[in-house]
Order: sequence, then C-alpha cells, then structure tokens
Amino acid sequence: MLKITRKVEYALIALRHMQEKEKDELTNAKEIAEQYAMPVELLAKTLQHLAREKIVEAVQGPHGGYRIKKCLEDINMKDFFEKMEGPLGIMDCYFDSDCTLLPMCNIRTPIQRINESMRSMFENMSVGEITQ
Amino acid sequence: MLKITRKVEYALIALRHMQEKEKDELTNAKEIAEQYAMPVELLAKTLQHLAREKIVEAVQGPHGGYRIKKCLEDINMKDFFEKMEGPLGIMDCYFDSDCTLLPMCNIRTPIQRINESMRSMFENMSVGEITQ
DNA sequence: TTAACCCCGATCAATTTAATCGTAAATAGT
DNA sequence: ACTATTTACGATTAAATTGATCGGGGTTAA
Ligand code: FES
Ligand code: FES
Repeated sequence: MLKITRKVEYALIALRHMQEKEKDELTNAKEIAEQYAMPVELLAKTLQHLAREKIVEAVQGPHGGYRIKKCLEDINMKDFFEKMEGPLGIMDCYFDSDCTLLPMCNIRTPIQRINESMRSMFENMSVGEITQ
Repeated sequence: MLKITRKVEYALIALRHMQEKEKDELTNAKEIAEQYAMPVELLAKTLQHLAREKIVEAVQGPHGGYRIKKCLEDINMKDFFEKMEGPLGIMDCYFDSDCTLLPMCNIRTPIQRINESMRSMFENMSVGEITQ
C-alpha cells in the first residue's frame, strides 16, 4: 500500500547517477544497471521512457547513451510520477468516472481531500531536490 | 502506485456509516455490505480487524454487531494505516534492514525524506476528520 | 436448541508489477 | 559495406500483491 514502483525507483537512481557526471557526458544503460544491480532490460525501458518524456536525451549507436536534458529542478514529483506511472491518486475513482465502483460511497469528499493533499505534497517537491 | 487498499477503504466507509448512528447503536456486517455493495466476507474480516485493534467493539449473538469504541478524532491516519496494513513507507527498504535490495542505492537519504513527509502528512490527519 | 450473529485461518482468483524476450533501427569504427 | 555496440519497443512470461471465497469454529438472545 502506498508504495512507489521499481520503475520510478530505477528512474530516480539513474537520474541521480547521470547528474553526478559532467553535463553532456553520456551514460549507457548497462553501466547503470551493473552499478546498482538492476535488470538491464527493465532499466533500459525506463530510460527510454524518460527519453520519450524529454527528461533525458538518447544518443544511439556505439558510445551512445543518455544524458539529462531537462533541468530537474523544473520538474515536480507529482508530474514526474504521472509521466512515469499515470494518474496519481490513492483511489482509482479519483479520476475516471467518479467512483463508479461504490455507487453509494460515503467517503468521497474526504478521499478527494486526501488526494489533493498528496498531490500537492508531491507538487512542492522537485525531482532535482531528490537527485540533488 | 501509491494506492490504498480495499480493506482500508471498506474500513473507512464502515466507520463513517457507524458514526452516523446513535452512540451505542449496533450495526452488523451484512447491513453495511449490502448498502455499499461490498463482499460481506471481506468486510466482515475488516470489521474483525478493527475490533482486534479496539477501534470498534463487537457484540456477538443475534442482534449483535459492531459499534465505534475509540474516539476517531484520537486516531491519526498514519497509525490507522499501519494498524490495517503494516508499516507505511513508499519503499520497503524504509523499514527492514536498510535498503538491502540495492546495496549501492544513491537515493537513500532523499527517499527517507519523502517517507517522512508522507508519514507526517498522514499523522496530521485524524480518522474522525475523514469519517466526519 | 436453533437462528443470527461474530471469529479466524486457509485457500483460490484477479490484478498489478517486475522481468525477460525477440526483433528492429541507428551509428561509430574499420 | 560490415560488424559491434548501442537505443527502441511491443509482446510475453513470472512473481508479488491484493481481493474474494470457503469452511470450520464460537457466542448468545429468543
Ligand atoms: S468510491 Fe470514490 S471515494 Fe469512495
Ligand atoms: S534501496 Fe532504499 S532508498 Fe534506495
């Protein structure tokens, strides 16, 4: 309950790893995967996802790799989570079709409040802050 | 990602339902399950769990049922979540054996910060606030 | 003594998450 | 041009978590 996924974890670790390098220096998936004992393929996919989101830039071919593209201070964690995993809410009903599951639900309003608190907490936190 | 479980949802709905009744009035599992279209057995289990935690009181036998026991304003959501689902953290490594999974993890400290934020957010929120 | 409740562990099913696989496509070095 | 190294990406399989059901108990009012 209330856990983040491996994909997000791998993404953050990779970003931090890249951030510790020179600007423009490339890092390939294998290097990161080895260093942090992650399954290469899954990390690769994660990096590809980050590239699609324009957070990192990919360079193909031998000696290729990834480098950070966007300023990480400018991305907040809520957006980051949503880019990586889709809508952020403690219950699915927060989004699609207003609580269809429990038609008589009596905790709708308070649940929305919790959702807002959580979202705004992550909104006030930048990715850069996490990866330093 | 970052979702609460049905068990917690059912518990909150049940508590709110009970709170709308007279103090000391009993509600049985069947009544709640029917009203909110929940599987009786799962809700029953949830109520039993609440009883074990002394949040509600169970009365056995015919015309038995449950009633709220503890003042809900006095339980914070962090404790409530932990009573219902165990340790609360966005990553397992927050608890048992410091991040054994990724020995070289480079985001330990920031992850702890996020955990603390989340925990304190839920600590400053009472169950009563949610169930009104 | 029976019917209407609660109690609880064990099991099974469904969903979600994690990991792997297979096949491109790009490109630097030769 | 060929080859080795790298990213790209959908499809599939495996594992873990969550949700639901089952089967056997207790308790007690009527
Ligand atoms: S079903 Fe959406 S808050 Fe209850
Ligand atoms: S493994 Fe615990 S924060 Fe990274």
